[in-house]
Amino acid sequence: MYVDTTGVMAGATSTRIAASPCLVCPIRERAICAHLSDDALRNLLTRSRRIVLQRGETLIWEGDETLVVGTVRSGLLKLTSTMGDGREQILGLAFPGDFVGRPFGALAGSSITALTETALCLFRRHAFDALARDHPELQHALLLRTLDELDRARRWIVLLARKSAGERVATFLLEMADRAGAEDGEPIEIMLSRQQMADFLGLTIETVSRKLTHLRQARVVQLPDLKSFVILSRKALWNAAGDLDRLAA
Amino acid sequence: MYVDTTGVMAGATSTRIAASPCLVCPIRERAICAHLSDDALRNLLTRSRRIVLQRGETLIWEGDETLVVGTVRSGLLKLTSTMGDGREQILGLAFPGDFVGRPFGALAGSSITALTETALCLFRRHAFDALARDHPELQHALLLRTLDELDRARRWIVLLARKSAGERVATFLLEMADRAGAEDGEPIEIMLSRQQMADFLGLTIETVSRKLTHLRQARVVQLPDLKSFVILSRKALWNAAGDLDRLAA
DNA sequence: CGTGCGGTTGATCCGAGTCAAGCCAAGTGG
DNA sequence: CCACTTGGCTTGACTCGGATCAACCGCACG
Repeated sequence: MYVDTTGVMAGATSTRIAASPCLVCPIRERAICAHLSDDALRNLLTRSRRIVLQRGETLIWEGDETLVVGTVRSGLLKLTSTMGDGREQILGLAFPGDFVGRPFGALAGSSITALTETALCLFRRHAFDALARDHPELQHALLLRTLDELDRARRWIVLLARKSAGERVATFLLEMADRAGAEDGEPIEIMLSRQQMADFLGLTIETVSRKLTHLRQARVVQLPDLKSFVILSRKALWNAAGDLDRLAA
Repeated sequence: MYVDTTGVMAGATSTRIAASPCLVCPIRERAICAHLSDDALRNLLTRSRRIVLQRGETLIWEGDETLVVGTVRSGLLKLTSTMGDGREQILGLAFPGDFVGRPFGALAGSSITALTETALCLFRRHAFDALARDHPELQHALLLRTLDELDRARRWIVLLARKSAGERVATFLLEMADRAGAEDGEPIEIMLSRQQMADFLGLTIETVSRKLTHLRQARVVQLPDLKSFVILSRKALWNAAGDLDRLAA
């Protein structure tokens, strides 16, 4: 992990210079900063530092006190919980624009680890907490995100409690396609290894492999290489995901 | 469902009278109202109405627009999602003091139904949304609750993805014991039927029944009747729940 | 040219689901 | 008061889906 200090410390000297890294920020519009007042944004920026995690590096460990929170600028993180016997469950993924870390004091409920090289904009948690209390619009933005995350986690509960292995894999592919916003026929990158997919879906690596093979044999998807796929029939994939009823909606 | 209007409409006439139902509120200290300023509390109260749901009555349907949000005064609610084939998954329970409903516009991700006779303090969602925007402390309280709910949902993800049937049942009993705050040896009420436990744990009714029998035969718990249990060995129950490592913590 | 790693495929096993029967307590009606 | 029904729960026999164990493939890299 290295710290990218370009322009950050300059924040104290000039408002215009301070705001400049945000102006070129790749996720400026999607991040939690998007709806902040200029004042709040400057305030946040002067307390931020940008870092880059290498693949496999862990930002926060499950059970530790949360020292930092932040926004993902690029790359991909996983949120995981590990059971006593060592098996890990991926609780969620953090894409560019997502907020990570647990503000307001509770111990971290999950470890946060880079799956690819990942750039973040970090804030010390105490500073962020204080800033959130002073800036209702920041708190509001955080609340909206947290409510969405809760909805997403609950949808995952249904998947894990009630869906078969084949349905889980199909659902995963659809989610990746949604996130990527790709059309049918164009390749979509799977940023996870088979093991990580298994950890995400509550399955084993062998079952994931088999179910992918089945979808390929059924001509629902193509698998040009290990890290990408192409949807041949979105309808068939919805069907395989067990959500055909929701297709209407 | 009937509306209890005692003292509610009086709120418009006198501050002192308006606040009175809150003063005798059984969950005054635990509810979201607890940390509000007098001003915000009065404001909230004048926009509230108290209702009682009978067992089985549904407050909000999955997929509908959320018209009301509120606080549980007494009783027990379930949050559920139903799959295309009709099987339902319980996503969570709402105890007295808990906040229910999805503020800020998204469609309801789950149905909310009374498991026992349940009293609530309700607010029209739009009024609540507006009030939350004007009262940062209300929004802050809501954010803390939502963050806790998210942590809880993610722990449930681990349970559903990785725990065996026996571990799930043991974990459930421990959670009920925690919620009830009961000592070992004193009976704890199970407010759910076997079917509801199964819906909560992602199992079938038969499996729940068998695993409870095993715990009884192993002298870990007593089951004096269908709706209550007694913990004989908390340590053994932690062990059965697969969380023995966390006992140290 | 081996060696290691991630992935696939096959054979077998096991835990939880399914199907079916029976138990028990609480109605209900003759 | 007793026979009958009903609904929730338990128990047993069997099935099946996904885990486990093991062999193998293909590619990157020393």
